[in-house]
Amino acid sequence: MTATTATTATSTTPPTALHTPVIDWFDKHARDLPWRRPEAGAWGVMVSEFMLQQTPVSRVLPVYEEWLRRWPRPADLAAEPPGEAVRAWGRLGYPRRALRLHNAAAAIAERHGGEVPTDHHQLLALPGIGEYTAAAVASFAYGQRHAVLDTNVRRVFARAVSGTEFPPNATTAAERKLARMLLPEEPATAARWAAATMELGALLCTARGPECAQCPIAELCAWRRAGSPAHQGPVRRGQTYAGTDRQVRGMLLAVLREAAAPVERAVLDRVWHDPEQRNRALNGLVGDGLAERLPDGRYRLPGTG
DNA sequence: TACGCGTGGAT
DNA sequence: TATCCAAGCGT
Repeated sequence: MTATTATTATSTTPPTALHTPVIDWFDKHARDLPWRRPEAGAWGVMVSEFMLQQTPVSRVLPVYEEWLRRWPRPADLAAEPPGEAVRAWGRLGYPRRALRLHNAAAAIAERHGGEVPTDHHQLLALPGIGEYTAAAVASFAYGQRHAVLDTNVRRVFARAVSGTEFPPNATTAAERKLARMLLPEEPATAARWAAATMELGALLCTARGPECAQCPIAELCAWRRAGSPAHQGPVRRGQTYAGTDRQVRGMLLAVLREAAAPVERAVLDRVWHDPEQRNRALNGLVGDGLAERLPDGRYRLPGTG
């Protein structure tokens, strides 16, 4: 619990000065995404938020459309075996999200009368919903006033307000405090602000190659005013992927996803040469509930026929 | 707090 | 080709 002096860095700029230019820009340039349309409803917003956790919009779009057509309400998804959710997840990555979304749908069907809860605390209690997603659903689906801090917003605030090229590796108390201070008073405006700052980070204020020439707050941006100094501090360690358990898990699950019937162990054994790592990956999938071992020794997605 | 967890497009 | 990056969560 160190001193959290939220450096506003806006000694010359009141916090509200950013609202109008950012929201006006959003009114003009917001993408027409299906989960932003009124007919998406809270369930559509929630499904999109799960899929967008660490996965780009372009890859989410077709899978989202298929999910909402197939499972238009939480109870529709809950009525299916979890393996169907994993299969329909396709190649979005991080398939545990599919399992958590299925579990969340079951909880909504049982505990919330089939309706996505409006209460932030109840949202947070659902599997797969953390600080960001709870705030996002409450804000985007229900127009509530919450600080929505995703990687885009954090980067926008780091640059525009704090004057650094990138935010810290992990979300800090100072960032949360700053986000709350910047939040417009009116709930509807706050929700608009949340979506607008995310969109600004996604379209212009990107990690690499920000397009400051088109930015509605370039004149106010603390990072630009400081001369766009290069990032200082520890390099963010890149995640190597080749040869990891994650890669092996992905290859195993791809076989199960595409199989119409339970798969022989010998077939799974062909996806990776090292038996130790292969076994560890397969047992990990079973332990996570992403795969199921039948009494005859074959494997399948959980609960699928 | 740091780490494990998929996948594929962009640079 | 290798690295970076993408609307995080749970432990």
